[in-house]
Amino acid sequence: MSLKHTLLGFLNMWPLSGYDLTKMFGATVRFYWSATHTQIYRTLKQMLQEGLVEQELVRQTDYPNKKLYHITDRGREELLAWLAEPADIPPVRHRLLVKMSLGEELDTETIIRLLEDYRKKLQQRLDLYDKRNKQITQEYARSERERFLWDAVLDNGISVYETELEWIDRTLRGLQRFIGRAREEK
Amino acid sequence: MSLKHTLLGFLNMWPLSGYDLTKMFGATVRFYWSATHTQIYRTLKQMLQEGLVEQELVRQTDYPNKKLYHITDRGREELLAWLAEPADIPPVRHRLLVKMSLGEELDTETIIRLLEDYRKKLQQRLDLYDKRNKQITQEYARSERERFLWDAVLDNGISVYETELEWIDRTLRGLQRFIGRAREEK
DNA sequence: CTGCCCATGTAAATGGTTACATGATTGA
DNA sequence: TCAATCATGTAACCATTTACATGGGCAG
Repeated sequence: MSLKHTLLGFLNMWPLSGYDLTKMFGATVRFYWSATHTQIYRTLKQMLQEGLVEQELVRQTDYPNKKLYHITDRGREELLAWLAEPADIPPVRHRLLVKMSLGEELDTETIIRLLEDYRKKLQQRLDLYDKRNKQITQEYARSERERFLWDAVLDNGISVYETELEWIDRTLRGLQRFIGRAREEK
Repeated sequence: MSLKHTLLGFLNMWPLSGYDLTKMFGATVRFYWSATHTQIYRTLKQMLQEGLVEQELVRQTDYPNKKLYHITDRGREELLAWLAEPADIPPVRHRLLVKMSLGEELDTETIIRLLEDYRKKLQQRLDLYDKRNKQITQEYARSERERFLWDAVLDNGISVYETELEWIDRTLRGLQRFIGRAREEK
């Protein structure tokens, strides 16, 4: 599992609470990994049992108390070992492509609607990436090399989504010639 | 879940066994959805209970008996309703990007190794896509439009992986200037 | 006689989503 | 007074992976 290692990676910079980590997954981290608070709390609990992190209870008066997690030496070891291992291509689970490949069951108009809807979502995603882009990577990076790496990560997302946008447009253009024709003769 | 609907999609063409479906997921279907035989058998069982498919036992002498699954009217209904629903952008779970974003913990040389390994895997994946490309889509498509849709699905995969290849090369070039430098001063 | 193809499955663990649940403080 | 933010979590379910398990036929 990578969620464990992603969490270790962040705890390796500063101690953080489950809530802090959840917020990070809502903001920047989701560019390469997604997780909900449920999952984060559960994973932190496991990691505590495995001795990868330690818990510090922080009492607060104006806000609810919180639990800060600190990475341990075991945790750092685990993190470094995992980081150096090669990574596989992520498994593909692309609902739109499933629908396209079964598209003989749909009108051309419906297929176009699916593509246009997906196009809108891609556009929204790209807007999100662009906005954060310059700010976060420039401000918080601890070195020139880290800034470069963070930019590269964003670059990956942007390039892939832009490629999909172009693919959508290409596919929409190609579909034009099927408009109006009935749902193919059997 | 889309596995259910993917299976319905194929059973909508011809009756198939769990084994047949597993083979398809090992060959073409994995271009947009991945699944193991464990999952396929279990999902078929559920679908049977939900009345989306029916089972036909086929006795064979030279080979083990098999169970052919036929789609029902309920199944066809479910499939069509699902197909017309808009699809979301798949959640991102990209291990290489996690590693890159935590890359401050690694030597530049190790990061380069990770990228080069990923590059090789991308190349292999692309070879796979290209080989099947012309054959399958041309031979089995039941209409010009279906052929177009299948090509579009492959086109999506190829474009995205080629984009990642270019991204890798760009990133490798950019990393050159960090080679040799120690793992940044704290 | 070794290993692959046919064909089915179960068990156990891990991973992920959705809904439920609480309760104080702060700002519009 | 309404909604959002802070901060924690549980319960139930759904999805996925890995390993275990069986056993005949066929080709090299």
